[in-house]
Amino acid sequence: MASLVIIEDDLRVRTALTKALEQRGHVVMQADTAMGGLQLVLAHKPDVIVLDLGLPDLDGVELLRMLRPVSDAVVIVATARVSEEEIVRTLDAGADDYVTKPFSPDQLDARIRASLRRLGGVAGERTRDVVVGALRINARSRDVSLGDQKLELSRKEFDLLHYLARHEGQVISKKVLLAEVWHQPFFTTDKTVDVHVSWLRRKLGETADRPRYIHSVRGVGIKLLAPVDV
Amino acid sequence: MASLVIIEDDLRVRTALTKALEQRGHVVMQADTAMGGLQLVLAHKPDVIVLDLGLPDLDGVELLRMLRPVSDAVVIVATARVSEEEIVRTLDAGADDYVTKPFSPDQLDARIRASLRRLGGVAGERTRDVVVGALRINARSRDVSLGDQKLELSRKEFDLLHYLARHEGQVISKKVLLAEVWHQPFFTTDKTVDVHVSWLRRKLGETADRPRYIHSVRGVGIKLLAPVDV
DNA sequence: CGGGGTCTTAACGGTGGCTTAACGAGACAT
DNA sequence: ATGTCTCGTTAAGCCACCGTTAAGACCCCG
Repeated sequence: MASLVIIEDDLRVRTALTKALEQRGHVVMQADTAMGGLQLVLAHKPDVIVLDLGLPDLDGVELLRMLRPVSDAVVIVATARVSEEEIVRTLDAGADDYVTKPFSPDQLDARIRASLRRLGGVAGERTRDVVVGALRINARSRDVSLGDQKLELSRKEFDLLHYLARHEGQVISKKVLLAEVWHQPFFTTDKTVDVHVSWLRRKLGETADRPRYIHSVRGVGIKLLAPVDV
Repeated sequence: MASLVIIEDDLRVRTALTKALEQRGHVVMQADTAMGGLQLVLAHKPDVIVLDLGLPDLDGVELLRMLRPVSDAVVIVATARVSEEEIVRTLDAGADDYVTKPFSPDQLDARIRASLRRLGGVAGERTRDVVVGALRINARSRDVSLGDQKLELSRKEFDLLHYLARHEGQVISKKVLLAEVWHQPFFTTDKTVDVHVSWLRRKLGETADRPRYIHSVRGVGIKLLAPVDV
């Protein structure tokens, strides 16, 4: 059982989904526009958002970007668009799952339950603030400060740092990073991680041969640590 | 009773398996993609993973390689592929068991229970911290300290020491070490082990003729012990 | 439709780690 | 005593991995 918001402009699809999901024990709220959906989400803080792309007033990806900072909900994108590129862009924008129409209510329900279970043990993980040494990461506003200095990080840089910080001290393999941060372990290479790490280190004011926060463990992965020195 | 993750893209197979295994008292989580499966595993650290090959987003063997360093779960591969070569490749990549479809839920359950028995209730082998004498090994951060001194170990050195430490007091043959630490019992030679042991001893501050932690047992293998002297 | 920002990929240099080879020393059997 | 086998250690070469810069593609904004 979960509370969810469906944002979908096609009336027939919307009511059919609503009915099917209610039958399965969920509490369902509906919106037929992006703005209406946003209001519902803000007002009710649902567990799950089922989002159609191709809304009349706003691109779904746009809405995703607006949603992400204000909601911790699992976002499942349901759409007819099937291009590989589109899927990547959408997942990259923060969607948790992607279903292509047509799909059965059963499948959607399964994905909803899977998503919830996924978050079950670690609720709020995505919006958790983390402090490591002088490094302070605010997940909702997505800003980072080192000591009293604000850092300007790009999206991937932030996500990467945030993930490492949430697993402080643990060595994380690049494969896992690609899966967890990039959501795409297959068509991207480990090199991508290296480059972002390099940029992060520069912004953190450290170098690879004198690491303070970001430590490479050769052949294994990366870990983030509070610096031992002052 | 065990907690398990099923990674299988065919909805019908997946739900059937889930239902059957839940009836037998297991806690089952489902994923239909490699990515989703990885997330589930990371979040919930299940005891067993049932893995279908031929997933849509990533080859099962690839996923296995990603899974192995982050999870101690028993991996049971369930697939329609039957080629001898495929089986070898899969087991070699870290799978614990291999079932070919079609199979009955009873058979799968039996294998799950067998695997768990094999594991002997020793949870978290691969990510377990170990202390032997003054030697402290942190598996997740891959740090090793001897007394109050940090040791800088390479990957193989760490893996070797960690394995020996997890089997403190047991004599381990080089063949077993090559299989368990090197994952390649055939194309590497025992000599390789000798060399790594030698390096380890140097870093541990001991020599072969005055061993403190690492003891060779001629013709049999290696064992690690807490030193008897001060 | 340009211009800034961001991400990915390619290229290159450097080096660290792994394996193999070689040599020596004991241990064990004959 | 002698040859064989195992083990310890060092040195050498090769390969994989890492760090970094630059270039190109893409997106996003006015």
